[in-house]
Amino acid sequence: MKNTIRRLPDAEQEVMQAVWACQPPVARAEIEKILFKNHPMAMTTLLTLLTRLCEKGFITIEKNGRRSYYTPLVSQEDYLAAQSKNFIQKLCGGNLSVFANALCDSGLTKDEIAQLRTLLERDEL
Amino acid sequence: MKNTIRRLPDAEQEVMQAVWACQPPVARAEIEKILFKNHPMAMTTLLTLLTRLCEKGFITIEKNGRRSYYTPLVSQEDYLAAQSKNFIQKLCGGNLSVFANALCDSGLTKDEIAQLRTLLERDEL
DNA sequence: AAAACAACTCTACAATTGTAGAATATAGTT
DNA sequence: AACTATATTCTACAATTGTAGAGTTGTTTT
Repeated sequence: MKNTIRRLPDAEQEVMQAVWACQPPVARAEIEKILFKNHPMAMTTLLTLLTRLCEKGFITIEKNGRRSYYTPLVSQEDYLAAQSKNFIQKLCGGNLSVFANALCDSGLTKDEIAQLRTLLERDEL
Repeated sequence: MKNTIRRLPDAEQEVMQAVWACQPPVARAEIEKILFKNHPMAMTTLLTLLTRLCEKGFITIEKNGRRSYYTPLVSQEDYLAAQSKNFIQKLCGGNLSVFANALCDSGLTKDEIAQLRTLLERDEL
């Protein structure tokens, strides 16, 4: 778990999430299929973003003939952990009370908050 | 609590946090003093960022002679709530279990996790 | 093998972001 | 009033981001 994981720009992040949602190594078509739901884009746009993700060290690209296959180098878990840390530290100034308030105002229902507490408890062990 | 609060770019966000940390309306010098600790920048850079924050509707600028005074239009609470929501929805796909795991891997100690749980409990009421 | 197709890389370009010097305006000082 | 110090606005510019057409290369079809 590298702790120098930079925050990706929105478009790249969305592509990265589609990559994470697939069995690696994954072909472009698969990724495209997932993205089509939320964030349709030209095929070449997707390919550009995949290239940038590769340059940033988030994925590898293996070529087989004219086909390319994409594999994550940074796991979703590590990325989310790094972003969570950044959120708490940078945005909330490391103050858990501020963070807790933000969560409670974020539109989660009481049930969801309770559920979150339980999940945190389980992970505590 | 407007729910169309866009995510600010890093530099602007840092300035915004300094503004929130002051009693409004606040003068540039105050903001500068706070920023100096974490993120020193040329005075004109700060003024540029304040102008951009105004254009984006995050603050107002009132002039008095040659002096300007800055007042937040978006509260820190609302901003944090919006960002939290975005984090859970966009990054974690709305899955609280994913979110909880991210928090547990984010470098918080067991004690801090426990503390967070307590804070969430209190806010539940 | 020529044509048609499919997948990827190159090139491009506008908008945004990070940064700050030059120019302008205002207030204080002599 | 002229001079100086100071605060803000204008202008500028490189890097990044979002987006996609043009070109290239490998594959399949006729």
